[in-house]
Amino acid sequence: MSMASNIGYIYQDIYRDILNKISDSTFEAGERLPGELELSKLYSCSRATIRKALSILEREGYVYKKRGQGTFVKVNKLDYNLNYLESFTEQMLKSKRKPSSELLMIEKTDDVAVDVKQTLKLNGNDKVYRVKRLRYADEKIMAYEITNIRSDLCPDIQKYIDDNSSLYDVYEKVYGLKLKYGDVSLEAVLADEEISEILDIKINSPVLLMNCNVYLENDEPLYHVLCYYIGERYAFTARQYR
Amino acid sequence: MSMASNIGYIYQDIYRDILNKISDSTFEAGERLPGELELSKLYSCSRATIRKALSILEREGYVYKKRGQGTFVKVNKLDYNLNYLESFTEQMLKSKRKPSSELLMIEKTDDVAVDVKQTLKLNGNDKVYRVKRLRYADEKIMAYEITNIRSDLCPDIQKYIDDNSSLYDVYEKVYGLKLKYGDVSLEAVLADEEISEILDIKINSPVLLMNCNVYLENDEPLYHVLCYYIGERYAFTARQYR
DNA sequence: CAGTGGTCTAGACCACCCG
DNA sequence: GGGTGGTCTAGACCACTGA
Repeated sequence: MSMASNIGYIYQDIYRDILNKISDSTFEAGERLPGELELSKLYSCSRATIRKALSILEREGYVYKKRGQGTFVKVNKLDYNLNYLESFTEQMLKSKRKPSSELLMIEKTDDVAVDVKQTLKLNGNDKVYRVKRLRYADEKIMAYEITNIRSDLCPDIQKYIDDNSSLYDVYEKVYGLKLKYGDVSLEAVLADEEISEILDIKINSPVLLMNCNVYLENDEPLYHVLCYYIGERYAFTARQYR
Repeated sequence: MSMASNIGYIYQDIYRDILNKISDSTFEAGERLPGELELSKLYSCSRATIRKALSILEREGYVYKKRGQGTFVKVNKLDYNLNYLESFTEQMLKSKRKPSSELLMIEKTDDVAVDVKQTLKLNGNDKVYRVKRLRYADEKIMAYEITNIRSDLCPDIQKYIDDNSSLYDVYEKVYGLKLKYGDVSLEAVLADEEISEILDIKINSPVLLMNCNVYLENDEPLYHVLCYYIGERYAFTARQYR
């Protein structure tokens, strides 16, 4: 195994390595992976570490396990865009659509709604970077997105954002922030005049309004995002376990 | 610890025991739980088993962990109605609202849409039970639901359903079926004439359309459900981990 | 029957937090 | 420095599967 990163954890490296081998068809769809004991010999680690790596792959839907039989590569990996915190870019790439963005506005402001101030734990005149973007898939408008980012955690973020930037890449690679989870809510609303104009749809069209707060590893809030998805073009999907 | 069930696993028993102690405020909201080492002594098991139990509680949103500090009982357990496969009834009870249903229709039919036939793996003239219901919370209409249930798995289901039945209870307690997971999709649509009439809302109101297929432990499909939620009254929520 | 994944143990070292 | 949770090891026994 070629392991580029030594900073991480063993199970992370193994997870990535197996994922790569699934992606490049070293492990083909439907194929049985080597048993856990064999993998632990291959990677020179304990079986518990292998199981941790496999459990992530299972949670994310890349493999499934059958007791007494083995671990298998899933044939049709469905993308559940609600099960994991993923960027729009990552979602589109997974579903083999071409993502792009149009940057409409960046501003640094302390004019923030009260509830957003609370969830972002802003004091007094603390400012946010507000980023407004249109999100496209295969050149078709999918959504209009308004993000409020805590300015203290991402100073001068405007320098790193252009039309097709992935904000996730900026958080993780520029600022070294570790995103942990997001709390999402979804509801159906009608497009008002402003939204319908921006999304280039008829007024009173159905729109999926997503509201999401994203937190770091230390449970500190990083940003809040509102996103209006065109009802006919976008659906959220999830697998719920009992 | 009083352990009623010996059949299960140690971590399951510990999970349940801690959950009970959270419910009856033996562990109060915001309080720190005993450390993992201490818990492993308390329950006479290894620390790994304690961690397994705690990880379930964490996933389900009952506790959170802080490295270097401890494991704490969550003050406001949010209910993420998309993270786990729960019945409408269970969701409402968790959020302290009174659920009720109005049974509109039950029929046994082989008139099933092609895609539903496929997901339910119906052959030729295999029939489904189709159940149409209105779902209420605190006496207010929340949703209109159309369920197609495989008739071979639930013979004579009409005998066990009335206005306020929980279908989940029927599946699990009457037929002994073990539900494993559901695949959900959500989109925003407009209420057409039929839907607006049934839900008693204006035509072209925003509606959240949920489409869900539920599977058993052996990955066999059990039922398909379409549900129209009134946009202003219902929001779906989830916690997504990265 | 041999091989698989599921559970469990009794250790160990680490990064992190607080007093 | 002492306690916390996060990672990891090298074993063990079990339940389940298929040949």
